[in-house]
Amino acid sequence: MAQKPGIPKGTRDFSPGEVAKRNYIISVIRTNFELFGFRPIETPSFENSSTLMGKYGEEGDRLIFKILNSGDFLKKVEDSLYEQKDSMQLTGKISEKALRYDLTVPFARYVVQHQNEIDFPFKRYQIQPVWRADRPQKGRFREFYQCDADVVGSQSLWQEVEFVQLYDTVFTALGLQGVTIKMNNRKVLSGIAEVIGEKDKLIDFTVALDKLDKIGEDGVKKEMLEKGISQSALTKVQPLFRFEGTTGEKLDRLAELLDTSEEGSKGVEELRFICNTIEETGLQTAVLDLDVTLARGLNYYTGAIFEVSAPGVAMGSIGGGGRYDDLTGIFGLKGISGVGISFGLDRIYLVLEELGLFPETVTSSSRALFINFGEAEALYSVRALQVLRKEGIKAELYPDNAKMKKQMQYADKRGIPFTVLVGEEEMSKGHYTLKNMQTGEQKAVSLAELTATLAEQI
RNA sequence: GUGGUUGUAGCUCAGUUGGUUAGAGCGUCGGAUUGUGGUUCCGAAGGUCGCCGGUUCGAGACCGGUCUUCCACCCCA
Repeated sequence: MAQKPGIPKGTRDFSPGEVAKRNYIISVIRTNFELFGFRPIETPSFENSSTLMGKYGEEGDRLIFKILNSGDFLKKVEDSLYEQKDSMQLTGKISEKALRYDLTVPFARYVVQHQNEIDFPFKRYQIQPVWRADRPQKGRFREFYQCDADVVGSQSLWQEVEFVQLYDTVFTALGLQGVTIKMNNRKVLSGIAEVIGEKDKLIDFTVALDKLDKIGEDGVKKEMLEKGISQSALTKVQPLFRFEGTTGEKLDRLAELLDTSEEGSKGVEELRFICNTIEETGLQTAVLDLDVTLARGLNYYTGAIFEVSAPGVAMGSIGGGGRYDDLTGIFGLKGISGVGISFGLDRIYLVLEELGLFPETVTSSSRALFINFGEAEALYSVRALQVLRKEGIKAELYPDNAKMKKQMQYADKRGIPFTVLVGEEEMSKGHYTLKNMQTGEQKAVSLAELTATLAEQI
């Protein structure tokens, strides 16, 4: 019995038109990564579980796709453990590999393993799919692409400046104007938690603070109280709930608030340097926005935190990143600081689609279709095709001597701009009838003229 | 992982309080039209009504389960 085919939820097929658009985005990102001095690497789609587990917090562990061991994996499990039905415990016994959850942790693993071949600072980019066992929503998939650029081996804040410029350059090149690059600093968040006397509740505090624009001031306060943060602490953070003004004003007020925190003050200075430098150099179309409530990002960030959102589209972030001082430390290489950013290919696609920003020219159909009138005519056409293809012109012959209507429709539907008609008359005169499918106009041309016309850019 | 929502032709969707043979538009295929596509006209094909079970004389419709879709939370690109 034939089974109805399907694909797992949260995954997608990509048809030729979609692949052309995805490739367009990827090529813009890749071109600019290289323009900024990054070089590509690739890592396996699955890693040892021990490499990934525990690096993304409790929630992250749950969302990692585990790969079942091969063979009779239950044989090795002790009866007592099996009967406990403790999934966490059991998982470790029956699964030793897992699908890549992001590109940053595998990169840290790569750096540690290849430390002797790498010249620091090492700038790499990586464009590969990642997998998350999440529940799908709009713009949220279980298989999606990340495009990452990271630098390891330099603590210089000039890298942060470069990454802001890189975001600006890529989104400008994609025609997506006015993206907001939100920036914050983990040291500032730590400093705030410190000065309000809730240092041990940093994560709860920042997660709640991050929801300000979503659930409002009262919602945030409610959540903080629920998490055991004191009323007096809330009073101290009150200024953050209405934190407006110019970037300079924000920085000054932040500096004042964090005056007694060494770490917090350092964070403010870092932010000040980046903001001032960007102010100096300017951005093409993006807007850099200092946002003290930005707390997202993985729990390995230690300095700058970035998040990019598209203008006027209901979509989660289309990019994110930050500085992580000791990511390689967990794999045994201390003292290497890294910073990087990520572009969410699939969400950028949805945004460009929604805003109609894909250029007309991305679809990759042929320039011309030769109509097939029979064997002798087809041979004549194939000779011309050889010439055209040598010139790099995409062209094809309709494979069957089908009715002309069918052949013309085929060209029309695929958006092929020209058809070439070769029948007895053309063959005897040694020329070609070239038809422009858009205007309907057609004329007899020589092979040289045919080549020249088809080579012209639209 | 929690709560809700959706599923009928390739696509978008109708389908009355449960009642004969489940419809439309678009698309596909054929013809009008054997060297001219888009427009028009005529005709045809295409469905285990997501899947499994239950209630009923009778289920596309009601009930349970399951999968899927989308949404909110959680979290994130």
